[in-house]
Amino acid sequence: MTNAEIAQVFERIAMLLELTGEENPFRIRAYERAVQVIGNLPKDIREIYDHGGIGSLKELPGVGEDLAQKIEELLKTDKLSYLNKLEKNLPKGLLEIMRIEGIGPKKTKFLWQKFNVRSISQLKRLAESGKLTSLKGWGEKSVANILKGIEFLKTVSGRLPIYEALPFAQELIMSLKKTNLCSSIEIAGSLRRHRETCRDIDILATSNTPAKLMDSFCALPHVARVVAKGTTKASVFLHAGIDADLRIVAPDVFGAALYYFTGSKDHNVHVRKIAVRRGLTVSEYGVFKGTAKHKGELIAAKTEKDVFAALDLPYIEPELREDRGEIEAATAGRLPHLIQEKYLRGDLHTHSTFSDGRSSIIEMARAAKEKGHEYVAITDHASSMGMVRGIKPKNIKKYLREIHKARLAVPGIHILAGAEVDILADGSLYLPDSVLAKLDLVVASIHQNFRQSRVQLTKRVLRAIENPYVHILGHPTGRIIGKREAVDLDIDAVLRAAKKNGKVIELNASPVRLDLNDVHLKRAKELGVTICINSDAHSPAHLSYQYGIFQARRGWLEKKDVLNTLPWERLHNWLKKR
DNA sequence: GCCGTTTTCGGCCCGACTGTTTTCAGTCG
Repeated sequence: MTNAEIAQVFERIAMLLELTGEENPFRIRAYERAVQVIGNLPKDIREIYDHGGIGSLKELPGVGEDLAQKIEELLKTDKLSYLNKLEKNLPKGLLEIMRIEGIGPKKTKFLWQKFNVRSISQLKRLAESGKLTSLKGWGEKSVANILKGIEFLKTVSGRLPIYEALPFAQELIMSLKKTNLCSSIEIAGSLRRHRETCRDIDILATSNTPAKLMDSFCALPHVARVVAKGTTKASVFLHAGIDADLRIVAPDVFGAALYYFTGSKDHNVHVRKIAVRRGLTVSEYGVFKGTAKHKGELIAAKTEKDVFAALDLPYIEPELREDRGEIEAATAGRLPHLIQEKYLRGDLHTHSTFSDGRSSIIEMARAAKEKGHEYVAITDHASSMGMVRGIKPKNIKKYLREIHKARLAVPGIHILAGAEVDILADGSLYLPDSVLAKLDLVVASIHQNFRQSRVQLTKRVLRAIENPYVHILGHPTGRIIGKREAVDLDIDAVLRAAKKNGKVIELNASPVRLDLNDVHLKRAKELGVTICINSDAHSPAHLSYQYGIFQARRGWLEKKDVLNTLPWERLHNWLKKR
């Protein structure tokens, strides 16, 4: 059982408890908290358990005696009798019904008990029959919304990757700015935290004419349907297949609102708890003395910096606000100085027409130079897969000659002769050591046999890391966001092996990969493993690092953690030493 | 179900919008 699977079990329990009308809402929250904690855990929970048993499980925040025992049962048996017991009395389809927008546990339970509705299709038939509208509390609109919600569930894939959502959000902001109806306007929510995917676009604005701004927002051509519209908040469904929320606040509370709506939820809850202990109350309207019920004087609201100051905290970058230790770090004055794109001095993973790239080595080198890089490694594929052209033992001399020609043709940038060599099923590399020895830089990556067992895969990657000619492990988990799952790899073991062997782990900045992810990057940093942020560009246009930098910042990385922030001299020395 | 600078009991973050209601429950974030 993986961390994600255990988190899923607890999430199911939380939903089922809501359905059964659990009288203690904090019990449900305890499970939800555990879902977050376990889902964000950089370490394998099984490993924690193997090391220190129940006792070390209980050291996890939000995990006490009961949950520790449940985790133990899951690890030992892959099952949980408590979950089975809960599920026994409730039809499976009820959880699906709860996913419909506007339908929560109370309504789901009511529909089930009163009409024996156990699936979305049954609910659809019932709603269409007209029987619901005659009930107390159920008008025509409620029923129409249920039907709309069902349609929405069918058509929507769920989350949008950041590289699609962010440009789209920026477009919305531009359109709203053009109306001249808002004084300030910013992206908030998970998109401002630069999460790799988002469920909706949150926009925060101030305006002297909020009603007019709301009207303009809901009338934008991007909007397919208005979900909710009030004086301070509106929610619309966009043609792009995602929700967008606009909130309007007074200018003098913009900072408090921006802070609040940037989140994450867990971060906010944590900060509010701390505030309560200090006799303060935090809401989107500011930091106040007193409690929520007996609110006192307003202390701060205008800017985010004011809010942090009022809470006696240094400014915390949006990317860090996930309640993954940033509040403790801020309190202790140990916040990282996050990496920025301008610190990158080169790129150690690019392709050319020698394998599957779309541009020549010379064109790629020129583009990298124009980008301001001091160095670039051309790392064409060396793969056993028939369809991939690329570096073979028999054409290595030709490859090196072409690199040499590029060095003459494009002065002013150091061009490294590299390869992205396949890690074969047994952990050996596609090229023999004698060929690898001729190259300046070797990136080793998995491109086939993704479905091996965790044990096999881990062993395979460790063997590649131990090869003395390998410098960098490329896109370690092989995931393609929204398309291909990450391979089942013991990341902790891989990171420790990298540390031990002085190897570097890649953060592949290709927007569809972002591999390693934020959680694992943070773990790598904790273990002292160096990361390299590479574009994996197959054309000059792909020499882009923005989304990789976002992910790196979410992983707490600083300049010193990243190999390709080194100036050429020092990188050159590092290569020579190896 | 968790947790402790009010520590083994009694708290647990805060507010907006909808649809229906004359004051609120349910849902969402």
